[in-house]
Amino acid sequence: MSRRTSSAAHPESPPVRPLRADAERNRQRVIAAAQELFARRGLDVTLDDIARHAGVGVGTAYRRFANREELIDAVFEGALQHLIALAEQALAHEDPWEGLVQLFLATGQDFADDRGLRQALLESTHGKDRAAAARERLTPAVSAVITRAQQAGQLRDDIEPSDFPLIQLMLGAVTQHSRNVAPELWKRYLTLILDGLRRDRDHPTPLAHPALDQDEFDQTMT
Amino acid sequence: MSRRTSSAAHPESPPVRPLRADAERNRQRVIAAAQELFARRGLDVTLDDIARHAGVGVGTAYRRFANREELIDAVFEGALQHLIALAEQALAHEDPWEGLVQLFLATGQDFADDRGLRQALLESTHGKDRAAAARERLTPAVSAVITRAQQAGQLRDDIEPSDFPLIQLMLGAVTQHSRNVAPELWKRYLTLILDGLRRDRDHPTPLAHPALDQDEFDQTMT
DNA sequence: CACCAAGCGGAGATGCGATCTCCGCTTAAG
DNA sequence: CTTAAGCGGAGATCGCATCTCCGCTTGGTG
Repeated sequence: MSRRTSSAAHPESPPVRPLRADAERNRQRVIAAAQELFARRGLDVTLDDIARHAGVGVGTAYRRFANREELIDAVFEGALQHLIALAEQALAHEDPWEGLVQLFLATGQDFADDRGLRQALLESTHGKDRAAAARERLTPAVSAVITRAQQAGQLRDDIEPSDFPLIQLMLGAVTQHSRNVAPELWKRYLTLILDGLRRDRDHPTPLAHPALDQDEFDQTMT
Repeated sequence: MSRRTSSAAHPESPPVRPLRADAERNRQRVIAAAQELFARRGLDVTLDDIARHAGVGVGTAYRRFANREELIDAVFEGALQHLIALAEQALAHEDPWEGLVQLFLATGQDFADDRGLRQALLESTHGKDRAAAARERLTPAVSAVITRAQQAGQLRDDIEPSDFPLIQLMLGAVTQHSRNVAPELWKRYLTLILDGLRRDRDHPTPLAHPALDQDEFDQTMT
């Protein structure tokens, strides 16, 4: 966690004056509250909500973060770094295919745990620029994992790096709908997709999650 | 209330009710405009928009359709019947696997062509009841197609009927994001998923659509 | 053709919910 | 103790969708 976002970001303060202790404390509270609410309810939560959750007045929230964008940036830098670390770990895995599987699983889990992250990175609605910048930082490591699995003859050759985020997008759609009923259902479909991604296979891989039963299904789809 | 929609199971049968000629004409215009706007821009379009598109006053729209629900029902009955017909055609296909593939393709195309249909049937946001009722009418035929493909030893056994709509949901997510750039991209991922669904396969099936190039990718994901 | 109720248009009333400001009060810091 | 930084949160403002109301138009009938 960084202290002040950056030195050259505020229009109202040429010299960077340190915040008063209580002010800095409140600032952190707001970020923490935003993190939690973004994760649980998405990027559309109101600043009023975040402020209330943080236990500060609305005015305080608006004083520190002129707009919602600043707040989102402050919150998601950490999540982005985590994703990058995951890709590098995947690349370090001894087996290329298993590394790819790990990457799908770990990334999918991050997205499953954080609705705001899904929106920021996978959905177009909230800020094109941030998503583009984030993906630019992620692409190299992800591409390397994919290429390595192809060179090992384990991943089909007609897959490209751009397929990775689109597959995550598909899984995110499942997560989004089943989150309250079967939060790990996305793993079922990931297994299916992985069986499609494998270059050769004679038997289906056991699915990672059972199908929804009637009740779960109704709750998920309605 | 005693209009035609209430007891009408058939959209084509006006059960004797005096509606002045110009009124009936306007009613049809509103339905046509709604169909087009729902398909293109989703179920959230305002009734004002629909009225303007239909070339009638807002008052006229509200006079015929007390609420948006009535209008949606009037518009989607036809689409639903088409989906049911598709499932029955799939069941009539001589090869069970090919029948299933056809069902995925044809249904996916309907969804790709109609954003409103995706929202009404796949997303929870707009009216649980309609979606549930629609799925109830669809399930029997879809289940039959799936079961038949499994009995023929072509579809893996651990798939269940509830997987069908969830796979369509995933494809719908791709469609939603790529619609302006590569409207058929969803077929790429359908091929992948089908390769995962097949019971046995030694070689990957050629993908139905090329991966996005850099420009297309940027436009899709941002 | 004459008549009139059915129908029409669309401005605007209503409601809702988010954003952001303002100012009197509180408190950290020197 | 002094004082300016900071606080809270009511409420002003804005935007936007829903739905109504009423004076005018028109189809259908005798």
